[in-house]
Amino acid sequence: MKMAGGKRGQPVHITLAKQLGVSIVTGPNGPGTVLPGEIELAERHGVSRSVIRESLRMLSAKGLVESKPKAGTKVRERSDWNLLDPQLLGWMFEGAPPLGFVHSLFQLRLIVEPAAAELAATKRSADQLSRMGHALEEMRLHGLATEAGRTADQNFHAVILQATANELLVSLSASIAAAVRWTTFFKYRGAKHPRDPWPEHKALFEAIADADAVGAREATAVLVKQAQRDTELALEEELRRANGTARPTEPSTPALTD
Amino acid sequence: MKMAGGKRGQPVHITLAKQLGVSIVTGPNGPGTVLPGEIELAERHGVSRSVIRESLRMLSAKGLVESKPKAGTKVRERSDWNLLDPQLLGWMFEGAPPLGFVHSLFQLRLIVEPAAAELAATKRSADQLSRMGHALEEMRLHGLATEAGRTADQNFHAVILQATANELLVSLSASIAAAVRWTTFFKYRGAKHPRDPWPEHKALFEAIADADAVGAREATAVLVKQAQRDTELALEEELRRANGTARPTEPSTPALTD
DNA sequence: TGCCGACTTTATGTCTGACAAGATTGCCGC
DNA sequence: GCGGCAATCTTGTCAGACATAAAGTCGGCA
Repeated sequence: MKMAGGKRGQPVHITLAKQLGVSIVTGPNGPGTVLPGEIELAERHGVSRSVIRESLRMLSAKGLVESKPKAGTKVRERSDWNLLDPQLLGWMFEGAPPLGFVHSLFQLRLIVEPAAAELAATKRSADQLSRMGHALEEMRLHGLATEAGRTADQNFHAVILQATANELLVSLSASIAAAVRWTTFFKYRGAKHPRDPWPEHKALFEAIADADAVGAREATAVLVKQAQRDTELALEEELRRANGTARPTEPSTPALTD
Repeated sequence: MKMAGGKRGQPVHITLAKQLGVSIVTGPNGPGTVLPGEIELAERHGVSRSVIRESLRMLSAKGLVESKPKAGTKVRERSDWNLLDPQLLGWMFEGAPPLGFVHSLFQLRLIVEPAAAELAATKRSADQLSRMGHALEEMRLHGLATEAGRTADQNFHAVILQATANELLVSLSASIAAAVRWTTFFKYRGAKHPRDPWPEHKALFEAIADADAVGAREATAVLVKQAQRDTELALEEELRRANGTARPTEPSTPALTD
């Protein structure tokens, strides 16, 4: 046997958990359905029951499934899912990007990030300010079309969140960032590239540097709204153009329950 | 062997995951430490390696630990933890309630809940309005000192969140609610009971009923601030009074790494 | 002496096979 | 027809074994 083959060198239970997870969050195995027994799953994927069980434990830790003797492993209600889990958010974008979900995401960003910026404007340290400045300069040099530029962008926002000195905000934004990575991915695949948000980033930086809480809040709001507009435009176009073509990102996760 | 004994009838890997998780988030096994090998953990807890492994998979799914061959299982950095996981939040309050953490929690509530109320004020349906009204009446009847009253309170806020029609907000608030349950627990153990927040709840309800977005936002802000004041007061007193006494809630989780 | 490469060690990763426990289901008896 | 009991199926747990990969060590070479 040994079909193994998983992703890179990752342990099989990780890749399997991802497969099962994706098949749950993207539709095929929606809430309420009970997935096949462990032995059946095991032989269907060519692995031992141990691996299946460890994968299921990971899913249950994220609130996706629930196992009971004799009853099998049932997919829990969507409201029980731990949607803010970074991995889960990533799985969400494996299939077709759910439009309503993207809207929810930006709504949440619009709530959290301006408030965070406001906090950061008053609490930021000199060191954090310096790191933000560096990231900003990197963004200007590379532009958001390059990998380096996007990394700098993420760093920029990550430092802001750290400056809030609020663990929960940091954790929340880490989850959001995981999802945002995917949305920007779509954004920059659109036909016409969105305009460069660098001036807005600069404005935000200056507001934080000046300890201008209100200014920081508003600058962030502008920034997020702009990203939202660009992303939703790109998404609509994406759907309009390729209206049945699969996304050419990762050929894995082929809907396991045939 | 068979020390089993876990909690109620729960599977052993669940109770073990909780034990290990608590020992990680409340101090004993902080970030950076590598916990004992699986075989040692297994015989120390009187269970098989399978159970240990399944527990560890649950912890790794929450970002708490990271396992690599030969390197062992290492506790990850606090920033990698999935702090918004409801279970994790619960584990957080198993030890002494961390003051800074509680502050972060209320800061987050103060950001999210008023914004959510604002959304809910414009999007709520008639049915949701009716359920909120019912919960409000229940609160008035039983008061927040009783179990029924607190349940009604939670329902009230849950419906508001549902009314936002934003999955992510619902999920986020579910996590927050899990933590809030613990903070209210402390609040009502304090010497002098806090004043009854019913009038503020009524004001919030009326604002939402009137589709008054700004009013709903402000009413919620008042409500959260009041809860914050009461909770932090109760916490300080709690610490001042019993200054070394263990909390008489759950005698389990006795710091496994001796 | 200092660095690089092969080897040993060791803990996780995976497999196999088995038994226990519990809930669901259906059957049997009242 | 209904309720209780038993068969049965699935998860839960155990035991032992081998594979694998990475950390640490040791030796050789420049």
